[in-house]
Amino acid sequence: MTTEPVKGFKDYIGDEAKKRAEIKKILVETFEKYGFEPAETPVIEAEEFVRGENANDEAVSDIYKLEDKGKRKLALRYEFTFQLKRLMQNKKLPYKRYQLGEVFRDEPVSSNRFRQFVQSDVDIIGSTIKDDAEILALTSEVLNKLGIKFKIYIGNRALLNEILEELGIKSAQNQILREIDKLDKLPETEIKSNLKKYKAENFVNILKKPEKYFEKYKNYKDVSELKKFCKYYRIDFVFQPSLVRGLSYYNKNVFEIKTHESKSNSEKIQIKETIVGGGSYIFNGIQSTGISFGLDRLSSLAKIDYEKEKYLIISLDKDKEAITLANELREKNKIVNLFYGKPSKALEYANSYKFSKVIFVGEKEIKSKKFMVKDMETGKEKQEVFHSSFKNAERKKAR
RNA sequence: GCGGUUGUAGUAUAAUGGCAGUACGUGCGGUUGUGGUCCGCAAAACGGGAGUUCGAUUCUCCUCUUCCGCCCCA
Repeated sequence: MTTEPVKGFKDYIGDEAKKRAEIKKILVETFEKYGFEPAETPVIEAEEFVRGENANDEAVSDIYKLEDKGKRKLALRYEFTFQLKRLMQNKKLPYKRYQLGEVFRDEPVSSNRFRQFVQSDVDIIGSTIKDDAEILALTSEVLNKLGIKFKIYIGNRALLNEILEELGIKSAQNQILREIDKLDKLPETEIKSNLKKYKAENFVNILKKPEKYFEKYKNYKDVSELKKFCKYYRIDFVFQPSLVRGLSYYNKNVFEIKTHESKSNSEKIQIKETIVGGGSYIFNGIQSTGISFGLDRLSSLAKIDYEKEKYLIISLDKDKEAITLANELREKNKIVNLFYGKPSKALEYANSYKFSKVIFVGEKEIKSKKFMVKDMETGKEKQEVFHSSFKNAERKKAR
Protein backbone atom coordinates (compact mmCIF):
# COMPACT_ATOMS: atom_id res chain seq x y z
CA MET A 1 0.00 0.00 0.00
CA THR A 2 1.35 3.32 -1.00
CA THR A 3 0.69 6.52 0.87
CA GLU A 4 1.94 8.70 -1.98
CA PRO A 5 -0.48 11.14 -3.54
CA VAL A 6 -1.37 10.12 -7.08
CA LYS A 7 0.16 11.79 -10.10
CA GLY A 8 -0.75 15.43 -10.34
CA PHE A 9 -1.95 15.78 -6.73
CA LYS A 10 -0.17 17.04 -3.66
CA ASP A 11 -0.40 17.93 0.02
CA TYR A 12 0.02 21.46 1.24
CA ILE A 13 1.37 21.72 4.77
CA GLY A 14 3.40 24.07 6.94
CA ASP A 15 4.42 27.43 5.55
CA GLU A 16 2.94 26.74 2.16
CA ALA A 17 -0.46 25.96 3.67
CA LYS A 18 -0.31 29.08 5.82
CA LYS A 19 0.49 31.24 2.84
CA ARG A 20 -2.34 29.76 0.80
CA ALA A 21 -4.83 30.27 3.61
CA GLU A 22 -3.78 33.91 3.86
CA ILE A 23 -4.15 34.44 0.11
CA LYS A 24 -7.63 32.90 0.16
CA LYS A 25 -8.55 35.30 2.92
CA ILE A 26 -7.38 38.27 0.87
CA LEU A 27 -9.29 37.04 -2.18
CA VAL A 28 -12.54 36.57 -0.27
CA GLU A 29 -12.25 39.93 1.48
CA THR A 30 -11.65 41.75 -1.76
CA PHE A 31 -14.40 39.96 -3.68
CA GLU A 32 -16.90 40.81 -0.99
CA LYS A 33 -15.75 44.40 -0.96
CA TYR A 34 -16.79 44.64 -4.58
CA GLY A 35 -20.20 43.23 -3.80
CA PHE A 36 -19.83 39.66 -5.01
CA GLU A 37 -21.67 37.01 -3.07
CA PRO A 38 -20.26 33.59 -2.30
CA ALA A 39 -21.35 30.28 -3.79
CA GLU A 40 -20.43 26.68 -3.10
CA THR A 41 -21.27 24.02 -5.64
CA PRO A 42 -20.82 20.25 -5.91
CA VAL A 43 -17.49 18.84 -6.99
CA ILE A 44 -19.29 16.05 -8.81
CA GLU A 45 -21.84 16.71 -11.52
CA ALA A 46 -23.48 14.77 -14.34
CA GLU A 47 -20.92 14.08 -17.03
CA GLU A 48 -23.21 15.48 -19.67
CA PHE A 49 -23.53 18.76 -17.78
CA VAL A 50 -19.80 19.05 -17.19
CA ARG A 51 -19.05 18.41 -20.82
CA GLY A 52 -21.52 21.04 -22.00
CA GLU A 53 -23.29 21.22 -25.33
CA ASN A 54 -20.63 22.51 -27.62
CA ALA A 55 -17.44 21.16 -26.03
CA ASN A 56 -15.22 19.45 -28.53
CA ASP A 57 -13.71 16.00 -28.17
CA GLU A 58 -10.30 17.15 -26.92
CA ALA A 59 -11.83 18.83 -23.92
CA VAL A 60 -13.78 15.75 -22.93
CA SER A 61 -10.57 13.79 -22.51
CA ASP A 62 -9.42 16.18 -19.77
CA ILE A 63 -12.42 15.51 -17.56
CA TYR A 64 -12.24 13.01 -14.72
CA LYS A 65 -15.14 10.62 -15.19
CA LEU A 66 -16.76 8.44 -12.59
CA GLU A 67 -19.85 6.40 -11.95
CA ASP A 68 -21.94 5.92 -8.84
CA LYS A 69 -23.63 2.75 -7.62
CA GLY A 70 -26.75 3.75 -9.52
CA LYS A 71 -24.60 3.71 -12.69
CA ARG A 72 -25.06 7.43 -13.19
CA LYS A 73 -22.44 8.89 -15.52
CA LEU A 74 -20.67 11.56 -13.50
CA ALA A 75 -17.62 13.76 -13.72
CA LEU A 76 -15.52 16.03 -11.52
CA ARG A 77 -15.89 19.72 -12.25
CA TYR A 78 -12.96 21.13 -14.22
CA GLU A 79 -14.06 24.75 -13.72
CA PHE A 80 -16.97 26.67 -12.21
CA THR A 81 -18.58 28.55 -15.04
CA PHE A 82 -20.88 25.80 -16.32
CA GLN A 83 -22.46 25.50 -12.86
CA LEU A 84 -23.56 29.10 -13.16
CA LYS A 85 -26.27 27.84 -15.50
CA ARG A 86 -28.00 26.51 -12.43
CA LEU A 87 -27.05 29.28 -10.00
CA MET A 88 -28.25 32.12 -12.19
CA GLN A 89 -31.76 30.75 -12.59
CA ASN A 90 -34.34 33.26 -11.48
CA LYS A 91 -31.77 35.82 -10.43
CA LYS A 92 -32.15 39.52 -10.94
CA LEU A 93 -29.40 40.78 -13.20
CA PRO A 94 -26.64 41.64 -12.89
CA TYR A 95 -25.90 38.63 -10.72
CA LYS A 96 -22.45 38.79 -9.11
CA ARG A 97 -20.98 35.75 -7.46
CA TYR A 98 -17.53 34.55 -6.42
CA GLN A 99 -16.38 31.04 -5.73
CA LEU A 100 -13.21 29.45 -4.38
CA GLY A 101 -12.69 25.77 -4.69
CA GLU A 102 -10.93 22.78 -6.14
CA VAL A 103 -11.26 21.89 -9.77
CA PHE A 104 -9.88 18.79 -11.48
CA ARG A 105 -8.34 18.25 -14.87
CA ASP A 106 -6.88 15.02 -16.12
CA GLU A 107 -4.16 16.64 -18.18
CA PRO A 108 -0.35 16.79 -18.30
CA VAL A 109 1.41 17.95 -15.15
CA SER A 110 4.46 20.12 -14.66
CA SER A 111 6.15 21.85 -11.78
CA ASN A 112 3.42 24.48 -11.47
CA ARG A 113 0.49 22.62 -12.96
CA PHE A 114 -1.44 20.03 -11.03
CA ARG A 115 -4.52 17.97 -11.71
CA GLN A 116 -6.31 19.32 -8.69
CA PHE A 117 -6.02 23.02 -8.17
CA VAL A 118 -7.82 25.79 -6.41
CA GLN A 119 -9.48 28.28 -8.61
CA SER A 120 -11.16 31.48 -7.56
CA ASP A 121 -13.64 32.97 -9.96
CA VAL A 122 -15.66 36.13 -9.97
CA ASP A 123 -18.37 36.52 -12.56
CA ILE A 124 -21.02 39.07 -13.41
CA ILE A 125 -23.96 37.64 -15.32
CA GLY A 126 -25.56 40.48 -17.21
CA SER A 127 -22.64 42.84 -17.74
CA THR A 128 -21.41 45.79 -19.75
CA ILE A 129 -17.96 47.17 -20.46
CA LYS A 130 -18.29 49.07 -17.19
CA ASP A 131 -18.29 45.75 -15.37
CA ASP A 132 -15.15 44.69 -17.24
CA ALA A 133 -13.46 47.72 -15.72
CA GLU A 134 -14.85 46.89 -12.28
CA ILE A 135 -13.42 43.41 -12.53
CA LEU A 136 -10.03 44.72 -13.59
CA ALA A 137 -10.07 47.10 -10.64
CA LEU A 138 -10.78 44.23 -8.29
CA THR A 139 -7.99 42.23 -9.88
CA SER A 140 -5.48 45.04 -9.43
CA GLU A 141 -6.48 45.41 -5.82
CA VAL A 142 -5.91 41.71 -5.16
CA LEU A 143 -2.53 41.66 -6.86
CA ASN A 144 -1.38 44.81 -5.11
CA LYS A 145 -2.33 43.33 -1.76
CA LEU A 146 -0.35 40.23 -2.62
CA GLY A 147 2.67 42.30 -3.58
CA ILE A 148 2.75 40.98 -7.13
CA LYS A 149 3.90 43.28 -9.91
CA PHE A 150 1.73 42.82 -12.95
CA LYS A 151 0.58 44.11 -16.28
CA ILE A 152 -2.92 43.83 -17.72
CA TYR A 153 -3.25 42.88 -21.37
CA ILE A 154 -6.49 43.37 -23.23
CA GLY A 155 -7.59 41.80 -26.48
CA ASN A 156 -10.93 41.67 -28.19
CA ARG A 157 -12.41 38.63 -29.88
CA ALA A 158 -14.99 40.49 -31.91
CA LEU A 159 -12.26 42.74 -33.23
CA LEU A 160 -10.23 39.74 -34.36
CA ASN A 161 -13.26 38.35 -36.17
CA GLU A 162 -13.80 41.69 -37.83
CA ILE A 163 -10.24 41.70 -39.10
CA LEU A 164 -10.53 38.11 -40.31
CA GLU A 165 -13.60 39.13 -42.24
CA GLU A 166 -11.83 42.12 -43.72
CA LEU A 167 -9.05 39.82 -44.91
CA GLY A 168 -11.65 37.52 -46.39
CA ILE A 169 -10.52 34.56 -44.30
CA LYS A 170 -13.42 32.24 -43.67
CA SER A 171 -11.96 28.79 -43.13
CA ALA A 172 -9.81 27.49 -40.30
CA GLN A 173 -10.42 30.57 -38.21
CA ASN A 174 -9.87 28.69 -34.97
CA GLN A 175 -6.52 27.28 -36.07
CA ILE A 176 -5.44 30.72 -37.18
CA LEU A 177 -6.43 32.30 -33.87
CA ARG A 178 -4.56 29.57 -32.02
CA GLU A 179 -1.40 30.48 -33.92
CA ILE A 180 -1.96 34.18 -33.36
CA ASP A 181 -2.23 33.66 -29.62
CA LYS A 182 1.37 32.41 -29.58
CA LEU A 183 2.69 35.73 -30.91
CA ASP A 184 4.08 36.78 -27.54
CA LYS A 185 5.86 33.46 -27.05
CA LEU A 186 7.24 32.43 -30.42
CA PRO A 187 9.17 34.50 -32.98
CA GLU A 188 7.06 36.28 -35.55
CA THR A 189 8.69 34.50 -38.47
CA GLU A 190 7.68 31.12 -37.11
CA ILE A 191 4.06 32.18 -36.71
CA LYS A 192 4.05 33.56 -40.23
CA SER A 193 5.32 30.33 -41.68
CA ASN A 194 2.70 28.42 -39.69
CA LEU A 195 0.04 30.71 -41.10
CA LYS A 196 1.19 30.29 -44.69
CA LYS A 197 -0.95 27.23 -45.22
CA TYR A 198 -4.04 29.28 -44.37
CA LYS A 199 -2.81 32.21 -46.48
CA ALA A 200 -3.12 34.40 -43.41
CA GLU A 201 0.43 35.73 -42.99
CA ASN A 202 -0.85 39.22 -43.48
CA PHE A 203 -2.89 38.90 -40.29
CA VAL A 204 0.31 39.12 -38.29
CA ASN A 205 1.30 42.37 -39.98
CA ILE A 206 -1.99 43.95 -39.08
CA LEU A 207 -1.74 42.88 -35.47
CA LYS A 208 1.72 44.43 -35.26
CA LYS A 209 0.37 47.86 -36.16
CA PRO A 210 0.13 50.62 -33.56
CA GLU A 211 -3.06 50.94 -31.58
CA LYS A 212 -4.22 53.94 -33.58
CA TYR A 213 -4.61 51.76 -36.65
CA PHE A 214 -7.37 49.76 -34.99
CA GLU A 215 -9.58 52.77 -34.37
CA LYS A 216 -11.17 52.27 -37.78
CA TYR A 217 -12.75 48.97 -36.70
CA LYS A 218 -16.17 49.19 -35.09
CA ASN A 219 -15.35 46.64 -32.39
CA TYR A 220 -12.41 48.71 -31.21
CA LYS A 221 -14.93 50.85 -29.33
CA ASP A 222 -15.14 48.06 -26.69
CA VAL A 223 -11.47 48.62 -26.01
CA SER A 224 -11.66 52.39 -26.01
CA GLU A 225 -14.64 52.37 -23.71
CA LEU A 226 -12.87 50.00 -21.35
CA LYS A 227 -9.93 52.35 -21.41
CA LYS A 228 -12.18 55.23 -20.44
CA PHE A 229 -13.65 53.40 -17.46
CA CYS A 230 -10.31 52.02 -16.36
CA LYS A 231 -9.15 55.61 -16.07
CA TYR A 232 -11.91 56.26 -13.56
CA TYR A 233 -10.53 53.37 -11.54
CA ARG A 234 -7.01 54.66 -12.10
CA ILE A 235 -5.79 51.49 -13.72
CA ASP A 236 -3.81 50.95 -16.85
CA PHE A 237 -3.73 48.25 -19.46
CA VAL A 238 -1.89 47.33 -22.60
CA PHE A 239 -3.91 46.71 -25.72
CA GLN A 240 -2.61 43.53 -27.27
CA PRO A 241 -4.66 42.73 -30.36
CA SER A 242 -3.16 39.26 -30.71
CA LEU A 243 -4.55 38.14 -27.36
CA VAL A 244 -7.02 35.31 -27.97
CA ARG A 245 -7.41 33.14 -24.84
CA GLY A 246 -9.13 29.89 -25.62
CA LEU A 247 -11.47 29.36 -28.49
CA SER A 248 -15.23 29.26 -28.40
CA TYR A 249 -15.98 30.85 -25.10
CA TYR A 250 -15.22 34.56 -25.11
CA ASN A 251 -16.94 37.04 -27.39
CA LYS A 252 -15.67 40.53 -26.60
CA ASN A 253 -12.91 41.91 -24.39
CA VAL A 254 -10.51 39.33 -23.00
CA PHE A 255 -8.10 39.93 -20.11
CA GLU A 256 -4.80 38.38 -19.33
CA ILE A 257 -2.62 39.44 -16.44
CA LYS A 258 1.04 38.55 -16.55
CA THR A 259 4.00 39.10 -14.36
CA HIS A 260 7.62 39.38 -15.29
CA GLU A 261 8.80 38.45 -11.85
CA SER A 262 10.44 35.17 -11.08
CA LYS A 263 9.38 32.87 -8.27
CA SER A 264 9.62 34.26 -4.79
CA ASN A 265 12.58 32.15 -3.76
CA SER A 266 14.74 33.97 -6.28
CA GLU A 267 15.31 30.89 -8.40
CA LYS A 268 15.53 32.06 -11.94
CA ILE A 269 12.36 30.28 -12.96
CA GLN A 270 10.13 32.64 -14.86
CA ILE A 271 6.46 31.88 -14.62
CA LYS A 272 5.42 31.71 -18.23
CA GLU A 273 1.78 31.09 -17.59
CA THR A 274 -0.70 33.82 -17.14
CA ILE A 275 -1.51 34.42 -13.47
CA VAL A 276 -5.01 35.70 -14.00
CA GLY A 277 -7.25 35.40 -17.02
CA GLY A 278 -10.76 36.22 -18.02
CA GLY A 279 -13.02 38.04 -20.37
CA SER A 280 -16.54 38.64 -21.45
CA TYR A 281 -18.73 35.90 -22.80
CA ILE A 282 -22.31 35.11 -23.69
CA PHE A 283 -24.04 32.91 -21.18
CA ASN A 284 -27.53 31.58 -21.84
CA GLY A 285 -27.86 34.47 -24.24
CA ILE A 286 -26.81 37.00 -21.62
CA GLN A 287 -23.68 39.10 -21.94
CA SER A 288 -21.45 38.31 -18.96
CA THR A 289 -17.94 38.84 -17.78
CA GLY A 290 -15.60 37.18 -15.36
CA ILE A 291 -12.07 36.49 -14.25
CA SER A 292 -10.29 33.56 -12.69
CA PHE A 293 -7.33 33.45 -10.29
CA GLY A 294 -5.19 30.36 -9.89
CA LEU A 295 -4.19 29.97 -6.26
CA ASP A 296 -1.02 28.00 -7.00
CA ARG A 297 0.43 30.67 -9.20
CA LEU A 298 -0.59 33.44 -6.84
CA SER A 299 1.02 31.56 -4.00
CA SER A 300 4.36 31.12 -5.72
CA LEU A 301 4.49 34.84 -6.54
CA ALA A 302 2.88 36.53 -3.56
CA LYS A 303 5.06 38.44 -1.15
CA ILE A 304 2.94 38.51 1.95
CA ASP A 305 3.53 38.08 5.61
CA TYR A 306 1.63 35.01 6.72
CA GLU A 307 3.34 34.47 10.07
CA LYS A 308 1.03 35.67 12.80
CA GLU A 309 1.69 36.62 16.38
CA LYS A 310 0.99 33.50 18.43
CA TYR A 311 1.07 32.95 22.16
CA LEU A 312 2.14 29.77 23.89
CA ILE A 313 0.88 29.52 27.44
CA ILE A 314 2.90 27.07 29.47
CA SER A 315 1.18 25.56 32.43
CA LEU A 316 3.57 24.54 35.18
CA ASP A 317 1.08 22.36 36.94
CA LYS A 318 -1.33 25.28 37.10
CA ASP A 319 -3.74 24.14 34.41
CA LYS A 320 -6.78 25.99 35.66
CA GLU A 321 -5.02 29.35 35.74
CA ALA A 322 -3.35 28.68 32.41
CA ILE A 323 -6.71 27.97 30.80
CA THR A 324 -8.20 31.07 32.42
CA LEU A 325 -5.42 33.13 30.93
CA ALA A 326 -5.92 31.48 27.53
CA ASN A 327 -9.61 32.33 27.66
CA GLU A 328 -8.80 35.94 28.36
CA LEU A 329 -6.31 36.25 25.52
CA ARG A 330 -8.62 34.49 23.10
CA GLU A 331 -11.38 36.91 24.02
CA LYS A 332 -8.98 39.58 22.84
CA ASN A 333 -8.64 37.64 19.56
CA LYS A 334 -5.11 36.48 20.23
CA ILE A 335 -3.94 33.19 18.82
CA VAL A 336 -3.22 31.00 21.81
CA ASN A 337 -1.89 27.50 22.31
CA LEU A 338 -1.63 25.75 25.64
CA PHE A 339 1.31 23.58 26.57
CA TYR A 340 1.48 21.28 29.54
CA GLY A 341 5.02 20.27 30.36
CA LYS A 342 8.51 21.22 31.27
CA PRO A 343 9.85 24.68 30.43
CA SER A 344 12.71 23.53 28.26
CA LYS A 345 10.40 21.32 26.18
CA ALA A 346 7.89 24.10 25.99
CA LEU A 347 10.44 26.54 24.62
CA GLU A 348 11.64 24.05 22.08
CA TYR A 349 8.06 23.54 21.03
CA ALA A 350 7.62 27.29 20.77
CA ASN A 351 10.67 27.55 18.55
CA SER A 352 9.69 24.82 16.25
CA TYR A 353 6.18 26.16 15.66
CA LYS A 354 7.32 29.79 15.57
CA PHE A 355 5.46 31.16 18.54
CA SER A 356 6.34 34.80 18.99
CA LYS A 357 5.26 35.09 22.62
CA VAL A 358 5.47 32.70 25.55
CA ILE A 359 3.85 33.04 28.97
CA PHE A 360 4.71 30.81 31.91
CA VAL A 361 1.93 30.11 34.36
CA GLY A 362 3.29 28.78 37.63
CA GLU A 363 3.26 29.26 41.37
CA LYS A 364 5.38 32.38 41.26
CA GLU A 365 3.21 34.21 38.75
CA ILE A 366 -0.02 33.34 40.44
CA LYS A 367 1.22 34.53 43.82
CA SER A 368 2.47 37.85 42.50
CA LYS A 369 -0.47 38.12 40.05
CA LYS A 370 2.06 39.13 37.42
CA PHE A 371 2.74 37.33 34.21
CA MET A 372 5.83 37.77 32.13
CA VAL A 373 5.38 37.75 28.38
CA LYS A 374 8.53 36.41 26.86
CA ASP A 375 9.44 37.58 23.39
CA MET A 376 10.91 34.59 21.60
CA GLU A 377 13.03 36.64 19.27
CA THR A 378 14.78 38.85 21.77
CA GLY A 379 14.51 36.46 24.69
CA LYS A 380 13.43 39.33 26.91
CA GLU A 381 10.56 39.06 29.31
CA LYS A 382 8.17 41.90 29.81
CA GLN A 383 5.72 42.15 32.61
CA GLU A 384 2.09 42.34 31.68
CA VAL A 385 -0.82 42.33 34.03
CA PHE A 386 -3.89 40.42 33.05
CA HIS A 387 -6.49 41.77 35.42
CA SER A 388 -9.87 40.62 34.48
CA SER A 389 -9.56 36.88 34.42
CA PHE A 390 -7.74 36.74 37.70
CA LYS A 391 -10.15 38.93 39.43
CA ASN A 392 -12.81 36.58 38.18
CA ALA A 393 -10.84 33.60 39.30
CA GLU A 394 -10.41 35.09 42.75
CA ARG A 395 -14.02 36.01 42.97
CA LYS A 396 -15.00 32.49 42.22
CA LYS A 397 -12.66 31.24 44.87
CA ALA A 398 -14.04 33.70 47.38
CA ARG A 399 -17.58 32.52 46.88
C1' G B 1 -1.04 11.33 -24.19
C1' C B 2 4.33 11.16 -26.60
C1' G B 3 9.88 11.37 -25.89
C1' G B 4 13.73 11.50 -22.44
C1' U B 5 14.80 11.31 -17.12
C1' U B 6 14.33 9.98 -11.86
C1' G B 7 13.34 6.84 -7.43
C1' U B 8 17.28 4.58 -0.55
C1' A B 9 13.86 6.76 6.69
C1' G B 10 9.85 12.91 7.23
C1' U B 11 14.03 15.64 4.44
C1' A B 12 18.96 15.52 2.34
C1' U B 13 22.44 12.02 1.06
C1' A B 14 26.21 7.28 1.13
C1' A B 15 27.66 2.36 0.03
C1' U B 16 26.95 -2.68 -1.67
C1' G B 17 25.22 -9.26 -5.99
C1' G B 18 25.74 -11.37 0.87
C1' C B 19 23.34 -7.64 8.43
C1' A B 20 21.70 -0.66 4.14
C1' G B 21 25.16 3.88 6.79
C1' U B 22 25.51 9.37 7.97
C1' A B 23 23.33 14.29 8.84
C1' C B 24 19.08 17.26 9.98
C1' G B 25 14.34 16.51 11.81
C1' U B 26 11.09 13.42 15.22
C1' G B 27 10.28 10.69 20.16
C1' C B 28 12.29 9.55 25.09
C1' G B 29 15.94 10.59 28.79
C1' G B 30 20.36 13.40 31.25
C1' U B 31 18.02 19.30 33.55
C1' U B 32 12.63 19.93 40.25
C1' G B 33 10.81 27.02 36.40
C1' U B 34 13.33 29.36 30.89
C1' G B 35 14.90 27.91 24.26
C1' G B 36 17.77 28.35 19.47
C1' U B 37 23.66 24.34 23.19
C1' C B 38 25.75 19.60 24.71
C1' C B 39 25.40 14.16 25.69
C1' G B 40 22.88 9.32 25.53
C1' C B 41 19.03 6.10 23.69
C1' A B 42 15.09 4.94 20.20
C1' A B 43 11.70 4.74 16.07
C1' A B 44 12.11 5.31 10.93
C1' A B 45 13.98 3.75 4.07
C1' C B 46 15.81 0.42 -0.83
C1' G B 47 8.23 2.94 -5.02
C1' G B 48 5.51 -1.81 -6.61
C1' G B 49 5.56 -6.50 -9.36
C1' A B 50 7.90 -10.38 -12.20
C1' G B 51 12.49 -12.68 -13.86
C1' U B 52 17.97 -14.18 -13.63
C1' U B 53 20.72 -16.03 -9.18
C1' C B 54 22.34 -20.26 -3.70
C1' G B 55 21.25 -15.11 -2.64
C1' A B 56 18.83 -8.85 -5.93
C1' U B 57 18.17 -2.45 -2.99
C1' U B 58 22.13 -3.46 -6.77
C1' C B 59 21.42 -7.00 -13.10
C1' U B 60 16.94 -7.61 -16.82
C1' C B 61 11.77 -6.65 -17.98
C1' C B 62 7.03 -4.45 -16.76
C1' U B 63 4.42 -0.88 -13.96
C1' C B 64 3.98 3.48 -10.91
C1' U B 65 6.20 8.02 -9.64
C1' U B 66 9.57 12.54 -10.31
C1' C B 67 11.66 16.25 -13.30
C1' C B 68 12.37 18.34 -18.38
C1' G B 69 10.54 19.02 -23.32
C1' C B 70 6.32 18.38 -26.95
C1' C B 71 0.89 18.25 -27.83
C1' C B 72 -3.20 20.53 -25.31
C1' C B 73 -5.23 23.86 -21.75
C1' A B 74 -13.06 26.57 -21.82
